[in-house]
Amino acid sequence: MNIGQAAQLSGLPAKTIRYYEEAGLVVPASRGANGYRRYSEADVHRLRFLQRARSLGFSIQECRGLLSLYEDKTRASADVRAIARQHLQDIERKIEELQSLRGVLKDLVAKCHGDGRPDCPILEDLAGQDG
Amino acid sequence: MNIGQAAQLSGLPAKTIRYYEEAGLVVPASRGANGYRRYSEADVHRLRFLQRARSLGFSIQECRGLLSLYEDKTRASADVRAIARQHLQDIERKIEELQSLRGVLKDLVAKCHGDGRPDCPILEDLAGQDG
DNA sequence: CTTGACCTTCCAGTAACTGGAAGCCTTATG
DNA sequence: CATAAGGCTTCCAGTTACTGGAAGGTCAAG
Repeated sequence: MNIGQAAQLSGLPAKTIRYYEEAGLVVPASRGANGYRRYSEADVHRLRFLQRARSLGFSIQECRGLLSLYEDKTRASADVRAIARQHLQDIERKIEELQSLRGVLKDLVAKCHGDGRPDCPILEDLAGQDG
Repeated sequence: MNIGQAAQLSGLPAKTIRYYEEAGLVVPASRGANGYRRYSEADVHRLRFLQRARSLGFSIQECRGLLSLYEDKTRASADVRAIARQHLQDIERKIEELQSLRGVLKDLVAKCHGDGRPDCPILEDLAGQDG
């Protein structure tokens, strides 16, 4: 099938599929006489795999690792789990950072009277504190 | 003072200060005969303001807005508050997304036995589900 | 006079796409 | 047969907010 149909079936834009090819993730085995990429069912599976993994926030690097484990029928599930756990840790760290930011911002927004007067605790804080 | 001292006082790397200048955020009023940038105390205040605002996750665009409000002595605190509240909303949305991701990943990691065997619920999920 | 720290500019790279231009291929329609 | 629409190709540029590095000018100390 052509790239358009692969895009529909995988849920990825054609542009992104070409980008993944450039990144070496999913390279169609052949091209038609007209130069069009030809995708197999297996390619579409890989694309869907990528779509799902990306939507879970795995980076392209991580996807590369997961995809090669996915293709490797002698893999150890521990390897996959290690990648997922590392990713989970990253996410948890990010959540904590954002929660701390939210706390500071909430305080500032609450303190600011937010009317037409020029004095503003938010700007005062930005001007005066260390980050 | 030169860029090095401005960097120390503001807590920003010199590279970043030059970048902010290119972005039009803090442009030193003059240069020395040798071409060196000359920073005033007020410039350093602005740089510290930026350092703090960036550390709170405001984008460069948002910083541009906050900085001009900071310089504008007739500003309305409501304007500042609007930017901060929008930013707060963005952060809260991000936190929710990440929490949902965390939930899915935690499930997957828990389901995976994580040993030498090749069967792995994480890969099965990535292969089989829609995002 | 040379060494080292500091400054300058410019170029390239990061992550993961996205948009657009220029141009070929295919198919349907008048 | 011309043409218009839609899909495909490649390549280039832009996004965010820097960061690293090269090549070279400047300044203070020994």
